[in-house]
Amino acid sequence: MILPKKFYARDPAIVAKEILGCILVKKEHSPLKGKIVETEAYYGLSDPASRAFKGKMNHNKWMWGEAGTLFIYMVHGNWLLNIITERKGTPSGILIRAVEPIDGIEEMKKRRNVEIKNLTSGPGKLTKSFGITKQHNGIKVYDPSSEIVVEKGEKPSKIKTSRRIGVKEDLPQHLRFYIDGNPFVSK
DNA sequence: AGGAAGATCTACT
DNA sequence: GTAGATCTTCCTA
Repeated sequence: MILPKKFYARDPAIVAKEILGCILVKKEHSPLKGKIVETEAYYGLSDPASRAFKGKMNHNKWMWGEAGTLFIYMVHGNWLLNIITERKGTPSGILIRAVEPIDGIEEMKKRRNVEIKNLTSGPGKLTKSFGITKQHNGIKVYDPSSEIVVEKGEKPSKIKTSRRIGVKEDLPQHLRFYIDGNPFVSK
């Protein structure tokens, strides 16, 4: 079952937590699947680490889109995968930081040529393994006809939180969520 | 033209 | 484990 649009139309911290354990699916010749094991929540104008913080610009305009829209951008030579949350006109979203490969592992290995454990254990790694680039910007992940969708998964046994990774200036609250003990969570 | 950005890889102490 | 080079766009000057 594909998560409905209204799943995303909530506070990003809630969405980031509840999407853990769900399945990221990219439809290809043989579909690529990965369980989401690590996410971060990003707010818009009030969040110094957010891409939307400095106002609407060409590269981040997708953050102002509808809930359930993909927002992809490049940093340090890596594509990072975000899903927009809340409603149109309110920039916020979640960053998918790591997934656990389930299907299409051979295809992923062809692209990355590394051990399974290094295939998707980081935001830039998983986009490479899945072959995701900015051409996928704006895809609706709740639409069954989309190339990329998110399916409902099992509720993870243990969820932990921490501060976000790599950001220069973080908010005081914990906005990173991950499945405790999963080997694909990044360090 | 220059620099910065939600990172990653490699090579070391 | 940490340190440094390098990764690719897009913004600012």
